[in-house]
Amino acid sequence: MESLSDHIEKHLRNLLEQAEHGVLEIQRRELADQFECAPSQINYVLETRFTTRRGYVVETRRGGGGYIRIMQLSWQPAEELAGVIQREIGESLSQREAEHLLLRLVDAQLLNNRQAAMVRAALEQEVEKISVPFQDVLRALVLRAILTVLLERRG
Amino acid sequence: MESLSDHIEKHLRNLLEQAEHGVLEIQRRELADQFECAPSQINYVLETRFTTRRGYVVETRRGGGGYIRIMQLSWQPAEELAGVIQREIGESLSQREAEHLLLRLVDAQLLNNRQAAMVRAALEQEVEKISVPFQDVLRALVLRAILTVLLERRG
DNA sequence: TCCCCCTCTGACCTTCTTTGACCTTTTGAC
DNA sequence: GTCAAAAGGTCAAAGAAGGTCAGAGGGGGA
Repeated sequence: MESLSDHIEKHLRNLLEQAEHGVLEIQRRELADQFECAPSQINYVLETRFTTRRGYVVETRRGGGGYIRIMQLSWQPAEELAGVIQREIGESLSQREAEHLLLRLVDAQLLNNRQAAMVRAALEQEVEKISVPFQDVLRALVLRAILTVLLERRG
Repeated sequence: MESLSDHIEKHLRNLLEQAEHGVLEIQRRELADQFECAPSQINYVLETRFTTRRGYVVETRRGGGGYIRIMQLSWQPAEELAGVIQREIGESLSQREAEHLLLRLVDAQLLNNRQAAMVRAALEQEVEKISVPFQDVLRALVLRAILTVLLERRG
C-alpha cells in the first residue's frame, strides 16, 4: 500500500530525528542502492516531501565527495504561535498552501494526523459551498478560526 | 431488497468496526473487484453513505500507492452532535443564536468555558471582516467548521 | 400504471509515482 | 592543464492509482 516514496520519506525522517542539530547528510547513490531504485527517485522524494514550504532546506554537491544535506527548520516555540499563524495564513490561501501548513503543523507535533484530517475535511466542506473566486479568501479565514481555537492551549 | 450499495456499505462498516482507531484504508480497485462492480460504484457508496453528516471523513490519494481512507468521527453522542452541527447551525446564524448554541454546548459539557471563549473570539475576529449582509452566513459556516474539529474526542 | 429517485456503469480525466537516458559539476591522477 | 571517475541533476514518458459525469436501469410509492 505504501509507495516506495513513502518508505524513503519515512526513512529520512527517522534519520533526521536521530541526527544532531536537525541536519542529515546522505549520498544519493547509496540510498538508491539501499532501496533498490533509480537514483532520481531520491530527487523525487526530496522535491515532493522535503520542500521549503514544509520547513526543510536541502543542499547538494556534485562530484567526488558529493552529498545531499537535509536540514529541518524548527519553529521557535518562543515565537508566538498565534503570530506565526496569522502571518502564514494571510488573507488568502490556496488548497495547496493550506495543505503545506497543515503538514508543517503535524511535523512540529502541534497537530496529530487525525486532527489534521479533521481540519482538512471541515475546510473542504465549508469552502466548497461558495463560488470559486472567493474560496481562497474563505479558506484563509476558516483555517485561521479553526487553528486559533485548536492551538489555543499552546498560545 | 438490499442493493449492491447497501452490501458495500455494510462491508465497510464491518471493517471499520474491526479497525483500530476508527480508521480504515482500502483500495478502490480491489474493493470493486471483490464486489464485481465498476470502481465508480465505490465512490457512489462513499458519497451517499460515508458523509460528514453521518459522522465520517474520507480522504483519498491518487497515483501509485493510492488509497481511500475512511475515518469514523468519535463525536459523543454522535447522533445529536451531527444533528446540531448540520441542522441547527444551518445556512445562516445570528450572533445571538450562536451564543445560545455555545451555552448549550457548555451546559452539556461538550465544551468548557475556556474553549467557548476561544470560539467566540475566533468567530468575532473573522466574521467582522466582511460586510454585514453576509456575516450571518459566514458565522454559520465558520462555527460549523470549528465545531466539526473541536468536538472530535480522539483528537 | 407511471414517475421519480436511487443505483450502476463506462468513457474519459487528473494526479502521483517510478524509471531510464542523458547532462553537469567536482575531484584527483598524471 | 587534461582527462577520467565519481558524484548529483533533469526531464519526458510510462505506469498506477483514484475522480467525474452523463446517461441507462430499476423499483417502489402515488
